[in-house]
Amino acid sequence: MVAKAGKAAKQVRDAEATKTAILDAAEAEFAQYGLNAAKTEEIAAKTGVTKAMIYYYFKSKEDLYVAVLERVFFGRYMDSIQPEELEQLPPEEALEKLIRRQIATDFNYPNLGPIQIHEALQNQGKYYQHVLSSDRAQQVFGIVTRILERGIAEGCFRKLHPQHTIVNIMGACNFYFTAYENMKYLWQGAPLLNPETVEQHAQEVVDLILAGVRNQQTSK
Amino acid sequence: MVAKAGKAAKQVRDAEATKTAILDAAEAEFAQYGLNAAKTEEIAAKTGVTKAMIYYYFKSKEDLYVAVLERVFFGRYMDSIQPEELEQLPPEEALEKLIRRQIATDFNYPNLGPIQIHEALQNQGKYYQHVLSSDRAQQVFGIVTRILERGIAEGCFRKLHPQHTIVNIMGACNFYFTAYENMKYLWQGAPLLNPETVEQHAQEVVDLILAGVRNQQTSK
DNA sequence: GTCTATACCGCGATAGAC
DNA sequence: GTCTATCGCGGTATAGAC
Repeated sequence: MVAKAGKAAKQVRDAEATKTAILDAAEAEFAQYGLNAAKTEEIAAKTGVTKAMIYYYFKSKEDLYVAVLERVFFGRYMDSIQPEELEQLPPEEALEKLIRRQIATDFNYPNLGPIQIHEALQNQGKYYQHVLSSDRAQQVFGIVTRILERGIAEGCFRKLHPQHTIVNIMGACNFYFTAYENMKYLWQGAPLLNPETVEQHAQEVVDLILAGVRNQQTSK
Repeated sequence: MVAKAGKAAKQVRDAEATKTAILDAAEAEFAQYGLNAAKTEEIAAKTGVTKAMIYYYFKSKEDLYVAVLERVFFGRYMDSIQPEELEQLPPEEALEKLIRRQIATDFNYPNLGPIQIHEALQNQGKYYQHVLSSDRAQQVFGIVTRILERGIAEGCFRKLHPQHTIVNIMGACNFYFTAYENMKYLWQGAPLLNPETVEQHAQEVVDLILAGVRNQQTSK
């Protein structure tokens, strides 16, 4: 409600604010429906500005979608994973931190996972390609891969396939959130998406994965 | 091309065949787009019959969707998991079989996972509720839970939370397929969805999960 | 049981006033 | 920079002939 930098409370004609509002609303809409089923009319309604504004700032629904995709990955995801920080840690500690940050990200930015999944299913990653092929994405993927490789080399992790293992870990972290709305009917009222249960989820994944990758042979 | 039971090659007016053809096409369409973005026109085009037929056999897009959901779960999924068979096996063996069957199912019925995920994200499980609340679904979920509980009781599995663990295992199995279309840009041309790589995926998950749940203490 | 034709409207996108 | 009005396509669903 409080406008920034001393301007009037109800800001009219603040380009940056309007653009951000549209991006926020679009992010939520695309997360629920994906590119194809999302409606610009809904986005406008959630934003509070009119539909025409969407086409003023972004020239098409498709362009708006790409803008959301980029902001979600380079902004939200990279910011909260902070992969460089993990590079210096011992492999086990780095892996645990990675898992906890991944789950915290899914919890704090619930739009992230759904947007990525819709993109994969509906568009076969077509609009995500340039993001994931970017130097930055490749670099981050490399850092995570190297955590596992280092662990194997140092003997604390067993011989495993790093890329498969990363995907499987991501799956264990994400599926809880992705499938939650179905799962609630199987768990019958048991868990919520409250911080305590999510923390329990994080702990279960950490225990499962760390035990799963640890090298049990004391002799090598 | 060969018509069943000695009828003419190009069958006109075979109610069952038409209905099945519509369900098959609808399943593929809903798997890619989910309920909201799926188009009955596309389904009709894939089927070869006209749009009007869809509304003759199923009275609305929504009803067709529910029919697909039920067929996918009670038909495809239950048939290929065969949970009762696992109940008699030792826990470790039962868990490995469950994982391998889950992955085989995802591979052989690529529509299954996507349909369930779209349902969770787009409709919050609204149309899936009656399926997952059914006695049959609850029973199966119970069987799988009991595999883990038995393993803990017998001392071959460590103390873990069965429900969380099931979700995390499912995640490790499914995410590979769900996110494949995005992942291919990270793995840069490496793996395909060919049987060999999928078998490798299955082996990696089995190794990861079995090591992850195994009780390491020899003394109790 | 299958088709053609069409009613109806929701939604992406634009024009143009303010 | 924001709004109102509107165009036109495409998608759900139905009527009715064969």
